[in-house]
Amino acid sequence: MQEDKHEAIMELAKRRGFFWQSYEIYGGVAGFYDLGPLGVRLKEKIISLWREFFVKKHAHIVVEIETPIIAPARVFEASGHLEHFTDPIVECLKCGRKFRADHLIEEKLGIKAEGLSIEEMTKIIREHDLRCPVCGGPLSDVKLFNLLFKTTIGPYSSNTGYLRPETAQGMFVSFKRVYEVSRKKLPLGIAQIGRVARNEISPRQGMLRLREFTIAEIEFFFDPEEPVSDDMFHELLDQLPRRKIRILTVEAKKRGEEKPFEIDIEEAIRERLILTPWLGYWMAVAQEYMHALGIDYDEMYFDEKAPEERAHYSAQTFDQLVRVSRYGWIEVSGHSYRTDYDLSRHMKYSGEDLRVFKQYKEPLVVKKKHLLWDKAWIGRTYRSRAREIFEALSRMNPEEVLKQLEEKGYLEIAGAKIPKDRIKVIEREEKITGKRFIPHVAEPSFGVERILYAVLDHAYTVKDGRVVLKLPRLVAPIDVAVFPLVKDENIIRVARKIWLSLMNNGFYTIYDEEDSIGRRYARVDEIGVPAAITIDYQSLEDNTVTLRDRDTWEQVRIHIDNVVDAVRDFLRGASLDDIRHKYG
RNA sequence: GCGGCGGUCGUCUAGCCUGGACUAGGACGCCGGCCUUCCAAGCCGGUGAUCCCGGGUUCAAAUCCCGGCCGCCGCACCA
Repeated sequence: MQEDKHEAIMELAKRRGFFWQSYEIYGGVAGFYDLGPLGVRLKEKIISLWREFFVKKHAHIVVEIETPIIAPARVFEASGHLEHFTDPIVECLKCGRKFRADHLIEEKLGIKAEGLSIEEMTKIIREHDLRCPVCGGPLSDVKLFNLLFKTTIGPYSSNTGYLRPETAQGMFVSFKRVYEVSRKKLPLGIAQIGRVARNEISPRQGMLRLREFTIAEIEFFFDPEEPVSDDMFHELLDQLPRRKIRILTVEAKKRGEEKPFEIDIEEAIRERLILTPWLGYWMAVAQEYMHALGIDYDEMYFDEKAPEERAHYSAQTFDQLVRVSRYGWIEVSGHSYRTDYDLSRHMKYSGEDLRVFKQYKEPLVVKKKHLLWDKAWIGRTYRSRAREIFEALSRMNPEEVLKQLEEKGYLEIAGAKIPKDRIKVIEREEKITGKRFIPHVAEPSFGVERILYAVLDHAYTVKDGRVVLKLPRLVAPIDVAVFPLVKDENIIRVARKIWLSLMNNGFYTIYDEEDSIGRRYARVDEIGVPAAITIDYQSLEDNTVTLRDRDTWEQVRIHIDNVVDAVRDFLRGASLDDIRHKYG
């Protein structure tokens, strides 16, 4: 066996067809991977388990949608991605360091450079002979680094489109409609699983940093003043098998801590280590999800990102890290508190009101001060300027008006003087039936390919010199293998019948009669097939077959008529003992 | 983008320094056959590499030189 597990996994992935680099015959292109037959199956199962954990089990508060990969430029102007994704960069030709060109110019020369073209900035650098602030070397021309893939929509090149770098904007842009069809309830999670593209400068590390990949994420919208009712929250928390998570906070890191500590979700929220309950809740779900994929609890934790490490929209971010053999701790999901940033931006850029209305149980009756002014007098006195004055008055705070009138005896406004007796402040009762607000958002976001890699890394084991992929039964790409013990006509006949019936009952099934039985077991162990049904000579006598467990290599004998049910139970987690008792 | 190392059958690799008997060797895999009553058994036969791409040097290039692509590691970057 190879010493390096990563090498071994990459080799296995290529040889057996999980994944390989794209465009191989043209020399390959960095950051792109093909999924092979087994990879597609594995990924599909990883996704369907995600859907199980995040959507199905939360069907009362989460819905799933699908939106396009290509979006008009406006969307990413609003989201801030165009601004934050396009950096003018200069490189030192001597030491190779890179700098934000606009920042460097502002800092060193005191010239406002924001918004200047790259040519203008290059010109400024040349004219002032700006040099590398670190080593004093000469600087390159200013280049634009934009991680958004650009394209055009339709035949006109002016109609710019971008490939989304996250699925999130789809949920924000369509929030109003989804909220509407979900009968205007909060909290509301909108989930989406889809492909995204990021034009990384130098993708590395195989499947871990791709230019095109799949994200599974939820934008979870809630009322910031009343994120969740206690009842609902406890109902959800009580369903978690484990309420503790391992986290490493920025605060702890500042103290020099390097190891995460364990804390109850509720406590973390109460202590304000996690800024909003929903962020914490979804982190706990993420923990369960990764655990179901075969990652031990102590092989993962949540790492809080420092403000400068966070994305532009985030008020708090935790990365879910999982340990893998080669790279150490890698990020498989990010959990960000996006506040009302995205919806506010889309309100501003689209002009749509994306606020939600929440009706109070009882309308609030508040006494409110109102300003009344003598329109006739003001009109007569100020004539054509009256309209302007009215508008200014309507913007005034009654309390302040009272104060001014008190102090000066008149109100000075819009260049006019209005005497005390022309203005009245009255108190009126108002019924407030509810409030309008911009929901806040907690976002759990998963990189599916990274999960896929982490799952393989954790499943990969070597037993007696043979590779056994101990994938959780639920995510194994192939469910069950059917083998005739030897190439005996009668045995083969029975085996093929069982194979067909398993296939017709929804299992991904392999049938193999080539080579020795040991070799066939080895072949399916290597790709993680959890169960193998073997038909032998005894089968011909008493209609029983054996079910073999990939992980223990133990077998139990069951009746042929029970094969489908037994395999189903086994895949759902039944032990061989369970199977023996039920079907043996 | 910079620096270091690397790229040979499906996979892993030998050969490269020191150019030529390399018709590029091996192992595993894969395909066909024989054998086989439960864990990569054995035997026989077969398949498979324009040596990453392009250019150059040379009588002659897998081998030397240049450029590109790709990979890994470090730096930089990283929603």
